[in-house]
Amino acid sequence: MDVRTICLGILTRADATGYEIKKLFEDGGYEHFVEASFGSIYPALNRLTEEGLVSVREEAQEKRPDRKVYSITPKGQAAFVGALLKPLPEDKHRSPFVFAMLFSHLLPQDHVTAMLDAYIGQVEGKLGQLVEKSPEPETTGERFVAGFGQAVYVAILKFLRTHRAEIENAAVKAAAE
Amino acid sequence: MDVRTICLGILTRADATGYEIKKLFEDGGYEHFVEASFGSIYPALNRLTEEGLVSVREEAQEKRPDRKVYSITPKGQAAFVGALLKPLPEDKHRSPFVFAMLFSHLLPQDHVTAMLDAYIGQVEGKLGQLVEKSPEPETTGERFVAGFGQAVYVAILKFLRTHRAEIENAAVKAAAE
DNA sequence: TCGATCTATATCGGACCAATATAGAGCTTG
DNA sequence: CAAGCTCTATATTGGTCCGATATAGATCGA
Repeated sequence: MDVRTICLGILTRADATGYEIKKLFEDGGYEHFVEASFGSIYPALNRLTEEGLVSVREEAQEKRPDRKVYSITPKGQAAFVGALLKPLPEDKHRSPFVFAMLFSHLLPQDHVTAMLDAYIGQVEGKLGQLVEKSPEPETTGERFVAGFGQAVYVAILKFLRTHRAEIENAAVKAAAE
Repeated sequence: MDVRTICLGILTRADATGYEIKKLFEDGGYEHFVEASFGSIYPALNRLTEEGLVSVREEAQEKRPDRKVYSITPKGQAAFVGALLKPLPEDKHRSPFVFAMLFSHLLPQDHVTAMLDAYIGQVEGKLGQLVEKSPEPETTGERFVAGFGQAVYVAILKFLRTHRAEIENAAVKAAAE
């Protein structure tokens, strides 16, 4: 799922500047399952404009850099739907934390404990973000995605709370440090 | 978590060639939470060798390309543990499927159904791989990681089975196509 | 008033992936 | 038994993408 397709998707919801798209990636209900940086968003929007999949209107602001507000065109709509109709790339769940747990026997026990606490805190934070932030009348899709995320985070927390002792005991006892 | 660190981790378990490391990424219990391609593994191993973190022995084989078997050095061990003691990068769960579900209202209903079926099949496959493939006497870490993966996959399947109707009903009815 | 934070665009180096090239061994299947 | 596929094994390349950085005025709190 490349950045261009993701930008198109976001623009089906509402017009936006590159900056606003980036904010949606961080804090707009999109943050859990997709991501992109400025370094790919701006070039993507330029190319989409060249290809006629989006249009720009430049809003010159007083004493501010111009806002370039992007809108999706009918051609862009069609291209986006076309992309969703093709087989999608598989999920990628990349977790440095989980990988590190494979090597807990090389680490001092308090550090493994600290890693677990930090990770659990992180997941709790993301879960909280999902649970609390639903004042807006969401679409079915948004509700579904939020539910999906919650299910995953809850399962992770449950697993960690019931199994953390095992991995902590496998770590290097304090004496070794 | 860069490819060099991950390669070091794998080499703490056993000596391996670049090819074998790649296989472990695909099918060795590492596949669910880390990944790397040949295009990054080979350069990574070269650089690790230059830096003295791994060593190579070239096993010339009859009528076969040389096997370059890599071993981690004490310096490499220390570097690896050092990397695990620093704050780890956060998890990234990138899911084109979940993103697509945000746009189910733009898609024909049978296609949404097909996407759900395909995705569920994928997750079932990964879960099966985790459940079945544990004949070897695993380490605590391996058991923990496998359990973690199972917990996530089970939660996803449960959520999809209980909530798929909602998103299917939001899709474009057959008439529209 | 000083610094931090926010809006807003943009670029660059480097990391990384997907595809491809090479090449012989072994296995399958018609 | 030959053709084709898969497996072992290394390596490179084009292109995508991230992370950091630059710029610059506005706003806001200490």
